[in-house]
Amino acid sequence: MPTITLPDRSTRRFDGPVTGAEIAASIGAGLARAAIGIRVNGVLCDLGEVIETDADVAIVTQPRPGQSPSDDALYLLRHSCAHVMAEAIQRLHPDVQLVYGPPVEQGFYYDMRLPEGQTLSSDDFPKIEAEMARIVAEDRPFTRVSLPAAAGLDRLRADGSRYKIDNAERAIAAGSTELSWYATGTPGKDWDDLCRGPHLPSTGRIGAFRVMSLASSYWHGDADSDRLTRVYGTAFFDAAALDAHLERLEEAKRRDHRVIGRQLGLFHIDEMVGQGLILWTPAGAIVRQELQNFIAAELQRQGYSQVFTPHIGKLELYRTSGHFPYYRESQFTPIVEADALAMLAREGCSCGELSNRLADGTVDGFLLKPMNCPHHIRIFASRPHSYRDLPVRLAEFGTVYRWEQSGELGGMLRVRGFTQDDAHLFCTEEQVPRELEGCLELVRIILDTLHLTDIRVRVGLRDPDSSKYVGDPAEWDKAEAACRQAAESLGAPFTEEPGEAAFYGPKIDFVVRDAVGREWQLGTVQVDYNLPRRFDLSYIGPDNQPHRPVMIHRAPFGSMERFCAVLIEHFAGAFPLWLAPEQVRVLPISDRSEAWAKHCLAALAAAGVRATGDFSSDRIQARVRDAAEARIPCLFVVGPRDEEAGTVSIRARGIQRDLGARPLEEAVRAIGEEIRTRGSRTLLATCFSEVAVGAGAAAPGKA
RNA sequence: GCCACCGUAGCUCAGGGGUAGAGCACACCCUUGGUAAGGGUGAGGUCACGGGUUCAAAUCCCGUUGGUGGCUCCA
Repeated sequence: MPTITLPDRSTRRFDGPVTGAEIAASIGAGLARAAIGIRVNGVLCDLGEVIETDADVAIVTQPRPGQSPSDDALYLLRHSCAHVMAEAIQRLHPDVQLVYGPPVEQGFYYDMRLPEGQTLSSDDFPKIEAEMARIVAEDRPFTRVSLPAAAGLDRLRADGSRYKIDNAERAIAAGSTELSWYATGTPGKDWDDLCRGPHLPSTGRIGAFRVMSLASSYWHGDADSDRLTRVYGTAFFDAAALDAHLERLEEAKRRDHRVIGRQLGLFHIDEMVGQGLILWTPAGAIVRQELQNFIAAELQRQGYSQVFTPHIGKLELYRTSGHFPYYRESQFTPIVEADALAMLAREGCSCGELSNRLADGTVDGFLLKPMNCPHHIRIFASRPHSYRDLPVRLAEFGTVYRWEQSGELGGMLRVRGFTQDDAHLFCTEEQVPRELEGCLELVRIILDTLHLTDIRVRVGLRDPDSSKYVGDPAEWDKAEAACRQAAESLGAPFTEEPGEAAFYGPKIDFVVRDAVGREWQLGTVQVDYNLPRRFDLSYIGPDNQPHRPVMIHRAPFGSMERFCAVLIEHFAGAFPLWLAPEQVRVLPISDRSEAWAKHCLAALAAAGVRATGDFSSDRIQARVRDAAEARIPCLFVVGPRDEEAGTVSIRARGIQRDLGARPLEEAVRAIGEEIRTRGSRTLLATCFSEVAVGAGAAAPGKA
């Protein structure tokens, strides 16, 4: 006699064992039609799951057209579609051995082992999709069959799939007492697959799908194990949702910072210079410099001190900090002095031995700095400090070098040399909360100014069951409370993630979602008890005794490279006026207006505006188009009429028409105002208040 | 790092065992045009680099280098 409690806390009693489908039907016919699965006491199950005892049950439904699906609904859909794809591939290639096929964020994949000599290619996708369409059209039920573990293993051994046997053995080792199969249709007659489930009620619920790409992978992710073929696909409840997804992917491609970076000449990565090493070209350098100027002004306001430190330091420094040899794999190889190297060579020292001697300190050398903190710490330690000096805030756009695996590198998002907008705050225990708030204030200003509104904050706390953390638990409690409070002060959604703290202290990370929905970790604020101890830092307190300062590491942008990559994609290359490499372009209608155009350019230059003139012999239509493709925020089109009246005809990016003429001085003043206020008082608002604004920043490829 | 795919003009790409093609960009000429491509002419490539096979290699093979995607979320 199970009593079922629904999410609204209402209850229903049933006379005997009841399935999810029956519960849904008891509530309403519409719900029964929409139901595709259930959650029983928090566990996602098939709609046909039989419930025999009292339970909390939530019905998982497929979304109405236009409604966005729940995570559970997508999970069921995509997991089921992975089966359909596997069945389709096995129909076409019967010798394929299946390995593992889970849903993932954007769809699903299936790993499989192809017989020696056989390959899949994207040419096979239409055939696979045609088979899948047939299976979906047949609307066959997903039918679960369970066997006790031993019997299940016997069956698998008879089938002879070593991968599935391994999967089952792992499941049993993890505590499973039975093994389950899902048949698409009738067990024993139709195709089936060892699978934990759950699944949709039937294949017909899969509204729209697409085989996306091929990749290779390893069994268990182990490079020494079998190489597998991974087929990626995606699925949605209806064709419109699939189309929207594909359109988003297209949009992402158009916004890719590597594509726009080349088009607009923002940066270059050169084979001869090296992988993952960014060359900032003149236009990109302007964007970066403007960002740095922006943040430097805020740092000055907040009482930071600017410092400069070199790109290398002695290994001993990093032994003290703990970066070497602990993080050796993610660093460039140390630099050994020529004399020392020559001596070691004479002694016949092997590379392995050299490596050991560098690690144990019997040979010294230099390291390209993987972090800025040791240098800043030595600045702090270079003179005694009173509690009255604190907090000491040392800031530097510091370039660091890290050895990323070649396969991980990508554009400016993952690189081997990057510049952090770094700072280290040395303060007393009591000052930590106030300093954290200051850091978060900075982050808020940056994100607001750049309209990066969709931000998520992660507060990394210690795992209470672990002993890997340094520092006094009472200090941790205070620091964690301060982080939580600071995160709250930001007014953005935040999650607390136990176990995600660094071993030396809790941290606050900022994750932004770009225009196409991808998440990127940018800035970070971290409390550190470890390094002050390792470097034996101290200040003299009011009691005339030495005390240990607490350090805060913070980099609101994270790295200039990654941040600019995200910004390029966020704005689709259409930077706001204050950041744009070229802010205004002056276009004379014909060479008869060249003199007036040059006069306008001089006025813009005098006001500190980055402006150029296009004096080419193309027609004005062509030059307007060129300027639009170059994402120039503002165009002055000037002809004889303007010259006579002392005006410029203004066209702003994102608004595809002539806005009208304004006196040159007024236009230049308004542009200067927009630049100075970093967009809070725009040219449009000042000169063309009747024009609907807001179209400027986010319109990719149009102006 | 490992695996798959890829590298042809500045860019986007076609072609493919008998030494090279388009569009855009570039240069020059004509056009003097009021808001997203006016017309013509021309220049531009050791087909990523190195080696091999071959009468002959950009094309086939091997190596290197660089790029792109991927490298478990218990069946």
